Amino acid sequence: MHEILFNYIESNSEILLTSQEKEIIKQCFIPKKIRKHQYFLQEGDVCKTTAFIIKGAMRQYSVDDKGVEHIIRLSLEYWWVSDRESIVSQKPSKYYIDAWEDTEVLQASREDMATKIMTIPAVIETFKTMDNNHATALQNRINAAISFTAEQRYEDLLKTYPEFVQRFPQHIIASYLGITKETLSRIRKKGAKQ
Amino acid sequence: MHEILFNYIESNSEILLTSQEKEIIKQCFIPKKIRKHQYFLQEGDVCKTTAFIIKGAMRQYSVDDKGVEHIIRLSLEYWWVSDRESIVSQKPSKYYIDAWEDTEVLQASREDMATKIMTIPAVIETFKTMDNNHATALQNRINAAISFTAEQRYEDLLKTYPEFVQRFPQHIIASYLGITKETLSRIRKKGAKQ
DNA sequence: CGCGGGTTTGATGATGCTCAAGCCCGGTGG
DNA sequence: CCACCGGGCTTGAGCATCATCAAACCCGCG
Repeated sequence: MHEILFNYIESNSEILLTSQEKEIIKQCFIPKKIRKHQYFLQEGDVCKTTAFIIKGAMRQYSVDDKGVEHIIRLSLEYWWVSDRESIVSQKPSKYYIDAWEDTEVLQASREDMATKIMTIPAVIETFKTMDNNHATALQNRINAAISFTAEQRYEDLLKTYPEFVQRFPQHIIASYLGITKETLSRIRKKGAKQ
Repeated sequence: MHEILFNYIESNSEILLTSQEKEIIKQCFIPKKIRKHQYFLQEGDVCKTTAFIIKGAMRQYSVDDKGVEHIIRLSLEYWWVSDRESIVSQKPSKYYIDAWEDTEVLQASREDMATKIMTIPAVIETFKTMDNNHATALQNRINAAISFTAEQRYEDLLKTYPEFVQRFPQHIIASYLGITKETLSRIRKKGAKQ
C-alpha cells in the first residue's frame, strides 16, 4: 500500500527515496478506510492530518445558511486531502470533507508532516510541484468562475477533469460549477443535440 | 529600497538574514519602475520574473472574446507578482498583468530565484507562509464565487480587503467580484441606505 | 413491488446583464 | 475664468440567464 505513495513521490521528483526515508514514510502514514459519506473533517473541527488517497473519491464543501452544499473541491486517487487553512492555523475549519465512495487513504499527522516527512528532499520536491499545480488550478478556476457562462464552465470541466463526470453524480458536478442540478441537466441536453 | 524587502522577509520568518544573504538579495532583485497602465506581462508572453511591490498597485486579468477584462487578482505594497503557471511551465501566459498606479518593484529572474534566492532559509520560510496564505485565500474566493450572491461577495470583500476599495475604482472591483459596474453601483446604493 | 437516489421537465420569478443616456468632477487649454 | 473633455459613476428599461419549486420519471436494489 505504501508502495503507491513511494512511486508517486519518486515519479514527481528528480530524487529517489532511500530505504530509511521509505521507512519514515511507512511509520508516519497510517492506512485508513473512510466509508462512503463518512466525514474526514467537519465544519468547526480543527484539521489535524493530511491524507493521500490510495483509492476512492472525496469532496470538500461548505454549507450555506439554507443548508445547501457547495463543492469546493473534488479529489480522486493520488490526490492530497486536507483543509490547508485549518491545518496551518489550527483554527476550526469552515468546510466539510467526506468520502463520496468507499475510500482508502494514507494519513499523517500535522506534527509528523512538519518534523519528519517534510525533511525528505524528494517529498519537498513533490510538494513544491503539487503546490504550483494547485495554485494554478485554483487561479484558473477563479477565472472560469468570474468570466465564463455556466455552459463554458461545464465544457471547461469536461476538458480539464473528465474523470469527475465519470465518478461523481450530476448534482455534485453542478455544485462544483456553481450552478443547480436543473441548470446542468438543461445544459447537457442542449449539448447532446450538437 | 531593498531594506523593505529584508524587513518583509525577516518579519515573515523565524530566521534572520545574514549580511551575505542580504547581498545576494540585493544583487538578484533589480529595482524597476512600472508606470500606470504599463504592462508587466502580456497574454501570450512567457513570464520570466517575480516581482515584489515596494510601492503601487497592480492587477492581473484575462480578456474574453468580447474584449472584456476580468480581474483575477489585485496586488498592493508588499505583495508578490508573477504568473505562476507561466513562470513554472515557461509557457505563454493566458493573463495580462499591468500597473494600476505608478509602481516600484524589485524584480528577480526565474533563474536567480531558483538558484540563489530560494536557497536562503528565511526566504524559504517566508514563501512557505505566503503559499499557505495564498492557497487559502484562493479557496475562500472560490467558495465565495460559487456560494455567495453578488451582494454577499461585495460585503466579504469589504471585510477581507478594505484597501482594495480605497485604491481601485469601482469598475475594477466589480470585475474582481465577477459582476458588472452597474450591478455594483446598485448594490452600493442599496447598502448605503442601511 | 416499492423505495431511494439521481435526473429531467415545466412554469414562474429573481438576479444580474446589456445598452443607452446622463451626471459628476477634476484637469487642460483657449 | 470658463468650456470642454475624459474617466468614472449612476440610472432606467428591457432582456437573458439561471434559480426555485413542484412534479414526474428512471432505474438499480432489497
